[in-house]
Amino acid sequence: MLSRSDGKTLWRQIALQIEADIRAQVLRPGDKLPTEWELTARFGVNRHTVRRALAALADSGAVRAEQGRGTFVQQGLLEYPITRKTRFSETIRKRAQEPLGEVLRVAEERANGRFAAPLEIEVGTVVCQMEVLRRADGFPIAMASHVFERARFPCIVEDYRASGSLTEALKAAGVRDYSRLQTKVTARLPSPEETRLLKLAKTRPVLVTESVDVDAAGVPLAISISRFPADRVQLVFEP
Amino acid sequence: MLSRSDGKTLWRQIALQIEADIRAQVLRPGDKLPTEWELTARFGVNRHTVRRALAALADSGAVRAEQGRGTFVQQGLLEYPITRKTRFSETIRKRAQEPLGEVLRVAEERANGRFAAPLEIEVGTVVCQMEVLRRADGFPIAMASHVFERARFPCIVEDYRASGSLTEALKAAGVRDYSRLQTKVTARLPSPEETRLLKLAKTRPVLVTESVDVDAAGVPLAISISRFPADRVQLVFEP
DNA sequence: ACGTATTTGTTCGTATGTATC
DNA sequence: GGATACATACGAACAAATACG
Repeated sequence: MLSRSDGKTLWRQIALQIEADIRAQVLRPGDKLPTEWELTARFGVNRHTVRRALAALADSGAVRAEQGRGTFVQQGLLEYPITRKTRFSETIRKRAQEPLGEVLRVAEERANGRFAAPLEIEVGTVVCQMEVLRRADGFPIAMASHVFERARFPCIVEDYRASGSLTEALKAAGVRDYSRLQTKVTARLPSPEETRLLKLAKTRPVLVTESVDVDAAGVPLAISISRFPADRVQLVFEP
Repeated sequence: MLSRSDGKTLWRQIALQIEADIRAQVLRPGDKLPTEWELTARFGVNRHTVRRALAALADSGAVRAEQGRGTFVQQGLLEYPITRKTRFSETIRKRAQEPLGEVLRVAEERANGRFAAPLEIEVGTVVCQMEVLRRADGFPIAMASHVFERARFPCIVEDYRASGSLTEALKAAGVRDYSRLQTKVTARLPSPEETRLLKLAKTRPVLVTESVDVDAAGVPLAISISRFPADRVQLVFEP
């Protein structure tokens, strides 16, 4: 398998071989690589040599080592562009994947200051909070909460359930166009529900974005709070 | 302290009192509140009643409860705006704080594809990687790695050490103006060094931004990789 | 690596006052 | 007044996360 006399170092040959396995989908994103000891046996080299190869792969971003767990093939990062006109469905379709939004639950509550201010409504106005799970080809990409004034969008939940798309649901409510005003980004550890639905280890953070959608006239329509698994998604802002 | 007959519910009175303590700076951002049991003793009510008050405060964002640790007065989030012209020093000065960048270490290495491509240089070109800790009024706000071609900016490290500002150091190298092309955002758990220097619990994630700075003609100058403590900093993108 | 103590989170059950029909 | 629903308040126990030796 390895040649000790072709000018290439052993660790480089090992790294190339593992890289080839990844490209050939023998090892798939998220898979655990064999343990360092197993690789040592398989290639007939010292553990240091294996570690040198793994370090090179980790450096190039192909794998990620986690102390005590193992080494894993790095997920191809979904680069999620965020612009004034970000639409989840379009973003996913551009990657030749099939987007789908599933409504997890709907809650009605009275708006506190946190929601009332950006929506420019009175504190105490009844708002509707719709929790959705967004998938691409069935794979969970994000959870999102959409908060809007109930009186203004009474049917949006049914429309969303029917189409699986916020853009479509807003269109049904008469909103021809909307855009994203501002996006705040932070990160935290996932809730138990998020670990379950996003298929995330509980030590892996989620990226949290909070944004306000406004119509063409600048009137606030909805607040969206999205949570992305930070391992698999990279947000890309282009001003 | 509490009145059981003035029309206001007990839990609301408790919440108001704690809120007053926070406003009066008796309890300061980051401080741990008394435990629920201490509060039950102090107010002479059931634990449920205390929890109801704390839940209201947590809902309004005044405090944050952490299972097993306690309940803490929420830090005022530093809203860090990211635009084409983001300058750390200016951002901090606008908040009437004093910015300072401290060079932690400098490494020279040959660029691999990850750096060479965005900098538009050949793989193998010697680049300089400068690691800095950025503070506002002495308090750590971010760690950053700045990567640039050594041959193009041979003196930037000394200039940065002298001024504590990247803008100033670039100006000394003849760059009058520069802007941020694109920003990629992700999150992960902090390295041991990051937990130490950013004064972060090891379970609290860091926000990682990666951006390319270009000069007025669009020529890449440097790559910046910044790490912000996610529970103290919120990135704000306005397109 | 493991047990213990501390602290918040959750879920039972019970009682009381208030508003509504 | 009586029946009902709802929010408030109290009691007890257990679960889960964390800190610490």
